[in-house]
Amino acid sequence: MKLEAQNAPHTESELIEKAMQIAGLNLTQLAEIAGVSVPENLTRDKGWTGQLLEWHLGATAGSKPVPDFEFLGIELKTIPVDRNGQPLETTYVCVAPLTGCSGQTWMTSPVRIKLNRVLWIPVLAERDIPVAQRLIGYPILWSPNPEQDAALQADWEELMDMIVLGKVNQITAKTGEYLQIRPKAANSRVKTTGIGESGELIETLPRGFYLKKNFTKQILNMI
DNA sequence: GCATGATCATTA
DNA sequence: TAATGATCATGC
Repeated sequence: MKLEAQNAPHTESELIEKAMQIAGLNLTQLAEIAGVSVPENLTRDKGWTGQLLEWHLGATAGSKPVPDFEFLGIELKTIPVDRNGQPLETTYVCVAPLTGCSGQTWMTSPVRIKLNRVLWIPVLAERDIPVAQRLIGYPILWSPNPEQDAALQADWEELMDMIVLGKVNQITAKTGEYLQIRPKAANSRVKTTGIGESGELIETLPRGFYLKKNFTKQILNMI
């Protein structure tokens, strides 16, 4: 999908307004407006919905490591939900640093910065609904409350401790209550540098931070 | 390889 | 059947 950027929103209310305007539309309607075709399935187009929404809302960052709405400091996340508004998938946050992170703190961590302010766009996307018929839901502009921030911090610190102490290969998706670390790579043969059990550098699978469904569920149900 | 956007598909 | 581990596309 090749899309030239639309006009970026100048204010938060302008962004919300745009998001409200596309709520209730299906992906066929959005694709027509954008001038792209709808894929049969998302197997080879896993980021398609997200990129389509970025276009409609005028996100500017592209593949740069900055918020989608840089000027507003807002990150855009589409989230697949079932008919009851419950999340169907975990939510990718950012890459998990595996080296050079011994002095990092939660307050300045990429995870916290990414999640500081997020515009969530639910998409009714049960697997048996054809991509073309999936519906856009109402937007939720969210920032973590103190309890959520503390919960994420606890998981983040547990996970980062393991990375720093050379236990990256002992981390599984079960580690962490709300924040987890899972592979984030083209395939399982991809390697990056990490810290081994004796403090040496090792080759290991690149990982990313993800929000578990039990966390995003809270956000979606807080409306 | 890493950063963007995530969902797929096998396993437990 | 939900969750974990694996995977897909794209740009630089």
